[in-house]
Amino acid sequence: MGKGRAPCCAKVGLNRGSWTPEEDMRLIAYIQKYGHANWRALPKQAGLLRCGKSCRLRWINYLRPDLKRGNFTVEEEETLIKLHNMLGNKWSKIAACLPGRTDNEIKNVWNTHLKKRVAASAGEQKKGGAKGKKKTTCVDVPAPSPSPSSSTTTTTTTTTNCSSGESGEQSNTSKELELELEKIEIPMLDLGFDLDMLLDAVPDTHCPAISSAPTSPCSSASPPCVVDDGVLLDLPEIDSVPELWSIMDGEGGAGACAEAAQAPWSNAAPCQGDGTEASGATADDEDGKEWWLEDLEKELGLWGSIEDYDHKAIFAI
DNA sequence: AAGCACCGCAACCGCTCGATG
DNA sequence: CCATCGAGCGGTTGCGGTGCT
Repeated sequence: MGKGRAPCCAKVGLNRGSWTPEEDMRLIAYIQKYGHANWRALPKQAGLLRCGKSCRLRWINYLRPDLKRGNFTVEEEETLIKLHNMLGNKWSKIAACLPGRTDNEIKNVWNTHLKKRVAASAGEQKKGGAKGKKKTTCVDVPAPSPSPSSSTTTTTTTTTNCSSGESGEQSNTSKELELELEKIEIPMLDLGFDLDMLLDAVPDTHCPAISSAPTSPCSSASPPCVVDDGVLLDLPEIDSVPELWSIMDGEGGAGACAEAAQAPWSNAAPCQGDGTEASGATADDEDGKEWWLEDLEKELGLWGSIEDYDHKAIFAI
């Protein structure tokens, strides 16, 4: 329990705050090639002045190729509400049931939109009494019926306490909840998953779409989650452009010259003679843009320029 | 047009859990 | 069995964008 936990971002000299396109590129490229078996070592090896934790978060919440971006659909929102009713603030569990969504995203959506909506809806129900089944609220819980729209409640123990607060805290212990979940089925939308996923390992077949699923084989596999449908391989066709890897290899350790020797590509000569760390940049051109990024842009042809880049576009291709 | 307030999202922080030696 | 370490999770914060006065 936190024993001997080494300081993470507290280390001096590490970048914090928003990620730059260059950092994103570096992280994507590195993970594509080497995977992310060891987050702690990753930034050093990738030449990123970030802590591993930060890299992991960035990848999971923003850079993963299987992420869905954009607004939640009505179906997703309803599923989220239902799952939150049952699981409380178990964002990672909920995320496991919403392919392409991350726990962080779900958490934000809940806190900024759905929480209010559900609270308002619950209030209306208190006032107006019986209402249509349209809005699922804390007091109107999905029924454990094979029929998605029917709603005979047998899940009272897990669903009656929401009025105490939208925090989602459940009175049940996790074990009780587990037992409950064994007995019931959520009237799932057509998302192709089973309730068991909430508590058990995420099936391999869902691997590419599962966000940060802790038990997923993807979560720490290296190389990362090369799956049958090749979702991940849709990523920047970096793999198909071997030169790019040599580009990356060539700059390897940039920004961490002192550590370059430890990098997998330590045979490269990333550091400029002046010994300046160049803040992760080696041979910047007149624009201050790293040469390898320019090459990457050319090879990928994904962005007009790295400054304009929108990571979403990477994966939309 | 400028200033202010609010909102949403990305990122950080600290704790817990699970694996390993 | 215990100590240590790394990863993951959930809560919180800060910043940028947008709408309102």
